[in-house]
Amino acid sequence: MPKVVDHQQRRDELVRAVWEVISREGIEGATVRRVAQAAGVSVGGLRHYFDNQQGLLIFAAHAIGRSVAARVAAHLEADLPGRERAQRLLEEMLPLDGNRRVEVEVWLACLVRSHVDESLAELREAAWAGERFVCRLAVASCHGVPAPGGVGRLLADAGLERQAERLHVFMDGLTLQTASFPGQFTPETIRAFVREELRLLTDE
Amino acid sequence: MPKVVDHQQRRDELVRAVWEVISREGIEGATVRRVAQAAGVSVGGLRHYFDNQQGLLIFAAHAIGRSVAARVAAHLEADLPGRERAQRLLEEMLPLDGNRRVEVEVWLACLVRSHVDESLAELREAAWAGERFVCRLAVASCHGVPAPGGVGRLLADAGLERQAERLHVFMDGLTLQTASFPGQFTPETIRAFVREELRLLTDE
DNA sequence: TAGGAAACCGTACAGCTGTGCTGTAATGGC
DNA sequence: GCCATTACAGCACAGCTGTACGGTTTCCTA
Repeated sequence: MPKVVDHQQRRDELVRAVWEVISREGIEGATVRRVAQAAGVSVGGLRHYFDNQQGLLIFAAHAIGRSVAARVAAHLEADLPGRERAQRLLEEMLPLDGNRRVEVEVWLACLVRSHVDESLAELREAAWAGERFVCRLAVASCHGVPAPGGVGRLLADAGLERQAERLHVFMDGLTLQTASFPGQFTPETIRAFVREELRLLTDE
Repeated sequence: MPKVVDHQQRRDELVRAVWEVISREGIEGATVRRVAQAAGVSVGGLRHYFDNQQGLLIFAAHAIGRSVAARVAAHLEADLPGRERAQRLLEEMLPLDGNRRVEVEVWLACLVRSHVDESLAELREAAWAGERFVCRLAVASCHGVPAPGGVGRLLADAGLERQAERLHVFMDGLTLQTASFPGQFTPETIRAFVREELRLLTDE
């Protein structure tokens, strides 16, 4: 029988290469040749796992959501005081270390491209729903109310749902600014921004 | 002597074409051929006004800042109550009509590209300072304190300066969300977001 | 150990890219 | 009228792009 490789794992490795290239060269620099080189394979080898460039990029973009979701889920299982849990949840979406910085960079590139590339529309919607969900989790956690039943479910209290809306806008702004001006934000100042916002939220 | 054309005006027309193409096809779709076609000239004609593509894109991106600045200046001359003036100032940076939608789209594309294209770094810094300045103007206007002396000058009151910082983050988030999900935001809901934020600001 | 299937490579090709360059049309002062 | 000078058109060219495809290596199983 043939040489056996773990397809799932191989695709994840290739996705890593896509992220690396996009974060370094931008999404228009994510050519099949460059991705292949970053992954240490040939273009032919790359196409064994992805039929075309579009499929590769979409898969790589979706992988970001999965990556964030996994970390968020881990925080939900941990036993933490409400405010602290909210802080941790939100921090997973911000460029606080190398990994998250790459994720944010790739995500922004994909989001902006989705404005003119309809094949990324579904991804954009899914990511928006995911972000909103995390914001609802954070608000619920802060106020000690039950977490929403799942992605797409609103908070029972309309006022808190509005807080989640506002928090979502704030988080997107913080993401954009911290990604665009890394020199002006240390991880600690970013955390302080989130902390302050959560404080205002609960005082309100 | 030769045929005489208004160089300044001609360049502005070409910039319009760049904006149109970028908002429709993304920044990687802004090729010299497509821009030339959108402007109704040949590639050779285009190069008569811009030595290369990079110069064209940078000039077009800078033009957005000038466009917003002009509208902001007009509001500063008008005699309006503080809160209302702040609202108008901030609205000039949001995609509330076709013109501003195009500006926002182009600006986001350039900002994200600037993360990997150092030739846009200066533009990014300038735009950030401009946005921050408008936010400071809005905060000052809301609280009836003197406007800052110019771009780069902080508000005298440290608490208000922090409010401007927060407002800036919020505005960037609102810009990103409204540009990415135009279907979910009518101009009126966008205005309501700004109004609510200004209300929270003054109550604080 | 032989076979075969999957993994992977490298080239080929058409199409698009930015830019250089040459040719042409138009205009306003003499 | 003339013609210098600018505005503009369009082709040339090298380089990069995504994708198709035939060949080669590698490994497991029978």
